[in-house]
Amino acid sequence: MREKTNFKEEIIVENVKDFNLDHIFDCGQAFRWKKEEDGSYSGKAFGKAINIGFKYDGIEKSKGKSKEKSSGTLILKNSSKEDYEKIWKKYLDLDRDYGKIKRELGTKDSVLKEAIKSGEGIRILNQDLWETIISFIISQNNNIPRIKKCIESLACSFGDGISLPNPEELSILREEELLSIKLGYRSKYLIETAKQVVNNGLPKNFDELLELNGVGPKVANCISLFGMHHLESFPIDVWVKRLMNKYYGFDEKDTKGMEIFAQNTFGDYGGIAQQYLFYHIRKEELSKN
DNA sequence: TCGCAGGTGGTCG
DNA sequence: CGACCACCTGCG
Repeated sequence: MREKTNFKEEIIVENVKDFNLDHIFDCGQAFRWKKEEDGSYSGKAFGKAINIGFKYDGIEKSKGKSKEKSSGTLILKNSSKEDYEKIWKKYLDLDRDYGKIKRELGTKDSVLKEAIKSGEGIRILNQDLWETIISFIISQNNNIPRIKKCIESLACSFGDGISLPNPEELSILREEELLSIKLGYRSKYLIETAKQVVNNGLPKNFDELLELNGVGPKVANCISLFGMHHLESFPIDVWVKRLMNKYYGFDEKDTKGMEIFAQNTFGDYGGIAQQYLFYHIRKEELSKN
């Protein structure tokens, strides 16, 4: 990986491996990124708004041949060198060797091996914990376009437009105010959770996550994985239930069995395995329509 | 019209 | 415990 600054507000990072913007931003881990016509993504995190582009080196990674080795160039627009070092490098998890992780996971399970080919450029983002908590409380029993709308409304109406309202700001809102931006029954979860964080501080582990109002096992696992970077966390949602049934023969209600299976099969990288599998099954099912 | 969308909390046996 | 079920909202 080699970094240079083109001009003041554009950062170039060369020789980035195991990286694909669609895989990263369309695997359901983040809700604040929008794909532009040129294939780049514009989004917000840590109080900043930037645009991220990525170009594979040479010919587009063509069929078969050394796909895993394909590297490319990352272009960050509207980011300073300092922000890159301080925020985005870590946010994009650029210091982690995903090639190694993929090789390790691929040997453990043949289904996963196939899934890794579908989403070979996935990375687990290092997102802000508070924003992740809010985002995944909103995500429950909801669909992605509306989740995105809800989060943007929250940032625009009660935050500064980029950041979401902080725990103090959110805790003093009234339920009707959140209902007015169509957060529905999750409104009271958010306010209650904000109060809990104001009183007790941010949660530090899985059990403390479960204490939060509106946070059950699925959402807690998402926050643990995406907001705390606990890579062993294995969120079991409807898609994972579906694939666990389809590929591994689990009863869709047997979440306990799935949990144990994931732990034994994928171990410390359960969360990364989940993302490959999730991306894979979703791509399969969505391509049918 | 009604079920569903990356579930959770409450209630009941 | 585990099985139900209501729940905001918007879309097909």
